[in-house]
Amino acid sequence: MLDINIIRNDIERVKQAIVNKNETTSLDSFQELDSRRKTLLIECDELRNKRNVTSKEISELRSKKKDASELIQEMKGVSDQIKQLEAEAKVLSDDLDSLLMRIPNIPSDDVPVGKDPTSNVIVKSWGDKKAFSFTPLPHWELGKELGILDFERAAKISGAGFTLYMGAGARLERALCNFMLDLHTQEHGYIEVLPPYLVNRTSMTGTGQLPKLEEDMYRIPEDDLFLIPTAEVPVTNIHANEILSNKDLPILYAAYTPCFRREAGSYGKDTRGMIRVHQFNKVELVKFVRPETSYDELESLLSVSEKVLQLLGLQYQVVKLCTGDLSFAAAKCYDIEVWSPGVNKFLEVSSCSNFEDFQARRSNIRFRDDEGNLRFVHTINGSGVALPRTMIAIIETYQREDGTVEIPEVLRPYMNGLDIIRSV
RNA sequence: GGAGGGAUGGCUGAGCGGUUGAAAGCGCUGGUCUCGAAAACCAGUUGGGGAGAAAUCUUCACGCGAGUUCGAAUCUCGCUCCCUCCGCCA
Repeated sequence: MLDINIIRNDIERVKQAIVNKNETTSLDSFQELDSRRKTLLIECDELRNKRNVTSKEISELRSKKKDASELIQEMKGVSDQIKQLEAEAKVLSDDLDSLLMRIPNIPSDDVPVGKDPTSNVIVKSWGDKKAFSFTPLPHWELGKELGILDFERAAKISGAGFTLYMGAGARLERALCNFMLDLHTQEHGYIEVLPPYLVNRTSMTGTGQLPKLEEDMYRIPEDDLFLIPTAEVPVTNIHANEILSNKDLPILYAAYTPCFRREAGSYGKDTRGMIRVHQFNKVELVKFVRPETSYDELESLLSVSEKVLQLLGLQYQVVKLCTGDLSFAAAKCYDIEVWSPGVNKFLEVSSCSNFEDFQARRSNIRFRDDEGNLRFVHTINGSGVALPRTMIAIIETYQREDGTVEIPEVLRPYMNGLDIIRSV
């Protein structure tokens, strides 16, 4: 949620941000709603004041055993009037709130303006393209031959877009998870958290997934709970409605969770293998930081996420997203894309975003600064990193001509010493 | 699922329907005292909205939402969450 004063004082800037983000929210009704609401509230305030003052008078008259029936009679009317005005104001407030909740965050000044991913900017390329003496296979072929990935059976169990990991494949997934968590908690100072995977509507709204993306969520209607699309949702909401101590900032959390996405509207895209699936695991990094430091903290979050791929020896690039590719809540975002030699594409494994105070305002996460003022924190998050696509890159990058796959050095301790995945 | 109890400020915990935005204690902040500290004493210490340059004024909020009333933390109803016991289950 934006500071309403930004909309009041510089509505053109907000309108431009909406256009640049390819959003369609209309601000036409804003000024009317805002001013009518304000007028009503002022009127309400005056009447309430009258009621408060008169009630006190009535109380005094009563204690002196004097008659107060005339005042009581008058106040009856006032109370009815207040009730009516309050009801009107509530409608306006609800409308205004729902409008505010649909206004996206404003992109940071250094974000390139653009309609679609073609305007994204590659800001870094790491690692060399691995030279193969043979044509590298895609992971779905390698995985099937090795017996570690079974998409047919996953489809039998659940449908298209699910993965069944078997044997060394399942073990590799677990190894990756442990490797990443250990790295972030032991080397980068993140606190490990294991949050709920089902969250309520308030949490989902706090981080900005709702109201816009309801169609993309798996929802449990009986309880109005949602399966998390990312650990960002439960982890950011850990501190909802809290006032954090300045000396505790920054707060760094790393969470390993499954993520559930309906992927509505992406049917027919990336259908083979596990490039795009409805359920996947991910290690998510979430930071709560002082506003002055948030852009530095974004860079450091990016670099610890990159570290994962560097240690795994995977080629990747970092892309700065243009305005049109930026998510609803983000002010700035870097995608990390790992190279997949078999699919012959870069695959996004992390989006490292600074939300500034957008989420903090929605979730009401504040801190007291050195001057004693209450301010909203800035929130930052990114994956460190998403597992299936990382596994794709590992399998495809480390494949050998005989169809076996070498396990990266850093993962071997987590694989009980296994160094090669062979067909069983 | 059944029965009962509860939800008040950073914490503990009072609170007859009418100066209770809220006692008291703890904590925290500032001050006095001290070479310094502790103790003691004094003062301050919730948040949101509106008006104002400011001092300040005003309004809302005692889990959430409705209701009764001139007036609700206090009464009624619904919901949520927490605790205890019983049942069921990992």
